[in-house]
Amino acid sequence: MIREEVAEILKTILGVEEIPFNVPPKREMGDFSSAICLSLAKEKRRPPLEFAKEVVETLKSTLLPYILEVTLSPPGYLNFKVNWPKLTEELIPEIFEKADHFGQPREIKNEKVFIEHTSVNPNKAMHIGHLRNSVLGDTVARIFKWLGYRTEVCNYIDDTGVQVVDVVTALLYLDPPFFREEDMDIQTIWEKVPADQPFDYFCWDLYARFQGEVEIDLSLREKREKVLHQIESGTHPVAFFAKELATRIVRSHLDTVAQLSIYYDLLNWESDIIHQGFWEATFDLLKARGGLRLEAGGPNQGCWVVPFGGIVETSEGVRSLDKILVRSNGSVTYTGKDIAYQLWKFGLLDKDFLYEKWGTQANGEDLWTTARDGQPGDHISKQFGKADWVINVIDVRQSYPQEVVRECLKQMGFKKEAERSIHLAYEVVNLSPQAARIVGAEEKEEKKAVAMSGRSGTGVKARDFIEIVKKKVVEKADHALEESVVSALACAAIRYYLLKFTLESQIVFDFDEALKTTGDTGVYLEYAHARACSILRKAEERGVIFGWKKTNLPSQLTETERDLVETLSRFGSVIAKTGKNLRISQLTEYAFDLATAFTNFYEHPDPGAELQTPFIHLQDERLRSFRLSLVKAFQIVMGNTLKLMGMATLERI
RNA sequence: GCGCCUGUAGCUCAGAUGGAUAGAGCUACGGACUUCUAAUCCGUGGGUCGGGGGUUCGAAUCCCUCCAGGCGCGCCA
Repeated sequence: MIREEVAEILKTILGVEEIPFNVPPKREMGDFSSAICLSLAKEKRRPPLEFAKEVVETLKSTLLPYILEVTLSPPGYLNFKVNWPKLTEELIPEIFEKADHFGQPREIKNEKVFIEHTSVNPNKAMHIGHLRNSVLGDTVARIFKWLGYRTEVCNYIDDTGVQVVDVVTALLYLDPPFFREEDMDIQTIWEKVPADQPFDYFCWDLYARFQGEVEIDLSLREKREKVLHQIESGTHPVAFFAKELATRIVRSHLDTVAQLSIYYDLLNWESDIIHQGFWEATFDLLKARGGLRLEAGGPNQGCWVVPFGGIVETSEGVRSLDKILVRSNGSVTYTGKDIAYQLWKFGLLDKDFLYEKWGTQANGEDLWTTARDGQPGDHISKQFGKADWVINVIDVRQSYPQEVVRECLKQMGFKKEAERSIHLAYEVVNLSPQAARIVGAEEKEEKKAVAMSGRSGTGVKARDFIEIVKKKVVEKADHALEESVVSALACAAIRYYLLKFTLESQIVFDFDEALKTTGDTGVYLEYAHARACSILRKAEERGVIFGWKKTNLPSQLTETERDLVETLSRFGSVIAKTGKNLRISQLTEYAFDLATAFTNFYEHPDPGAELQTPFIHLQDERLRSFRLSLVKAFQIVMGNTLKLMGMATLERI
């Protein structure tokens, strides 16, 4: 808030786009500083010190809000001293007044951001790697909503992919009674499913087992091939069976992520993309708008391709870099379908899904789903798709296919949409050797990290992890906790753990690391918030009334008061910045800074003094009132920060 | 072969657009609860920012090169 305003003034004085700020090595020098004159001096061919002197003179004649003094230190840094009491005088009432909306941009953006996340194959239980995706996507959605965008959160369900086919085949043909097409009621197959185990867990094992069996048993491969076609037909009983299976798994996925306060607006089913003829429309569009070519010869003879790099010769022979969208047998590739889907997201396709309500979620919001016999888009209260921005949350391994989709959009002439197609790429979650051992993965060679794999059944299942964290939370508490508090703390711990890494950092999942409840963790944040709530509650119980009064403001703030005020003032710009660069870990970093600033203020409101007096016991009524106001302000801003990260705002722990 | 990412304290990680003396948390050791919540706080210890070159007033950050690790590049999805 202060820096932005100073930046604006400097921009007009210096005529530059960006003003970088940093913190001086010593506080006495200033509260923040800028080296802008140093970098500009070179351009202007002037001695930096002399140039900076001029700038300081100009600044002195300008009215700077909240700035007490501008000084100069060699070789040309501008140092700014903030008038903290003046800033506090403006900031605290603003926080009180705006409360939940403090820091939010005033204007409502008339743009819609479409965020797709989770998108787990509906054939087995989720694992912790999937949770990283969901938590990131959910947090991004919360940030954009906060920033005033319309958002639509969508979970893509690939119900026709090979993964579902495998589990369906396994269920039909691995154990007796086997499926007999002619005379069998499909219900007998469902009766094979054990009742004493969650269905997604059952499928987790079944899928892994099938991978092993299909390697040896050739007849299983034929059966799988048959099942694939039956599912693709859309009308065969097996197709309905597959849809039912996927639906049951999706339900368990939704239940799982709901434990981390993750909800959606829409479920998009791959089968509906196919049935609604999205690809055919896209194919026509591609042909009409160019970029697509039918290969008459070469390695890709008979295929429709998007020219990407032509033919190259490598050590392994001749290869084509062009992207095949339609195979020589006429079938469409995954990328082709993905392009169609991306076009729909932007409303560029003359096709739409049919929709129906799926149900009401625990957050009170309706969840919709695409459906084969649903309502047309213009008959329902919601409008899906037609976004201005599309954010696909997918792990980094999909970077190339995502780049292809973007490139194809560009080649079709949808340049703006291509630019607004954002792939939020994050690194995968692997298991530490210790974690791998615990989940029973057999590794021949000793590796630093073990990849999770649905195929081999290696992974920490999401719900197992949540339960383990809950147990740990209960264990660590020195008093009995309510069930809702346990859940909220587990949610905060897990979300924080998955958010605090930078996107390009691989998480090597380790139980000891992930189960921490002290220090830089979600529990610490919740604790700080609850502590603030307790102070305010206790103050009220004791009849200590306080309110914001300008006259209560001390002429000078203590160090910890000042740090807290400074951190509070940064809130709005941190969120704006995070929305801009999508470096989500900046949000967790800020949350930790804020909680730490408060805790320091709480522990040492008078740094250096022999005795620290609890706020509510202060004799000086004005100081007491002022400090309690700071607690209140913290409680509001910390609450906002927690909500943005999808964490509860616990009032007591 | 081509491309992308990573390498920072014993461990796990922050350090966006180059800035002044590189920061947290965990671990270890030593302290602080009759108190507004000790899941906290204070102190001590801990670093050739993978190696080497370069760019410049200034490099963990930019360029080159080498080393180590991960990932991607299919008429798979």
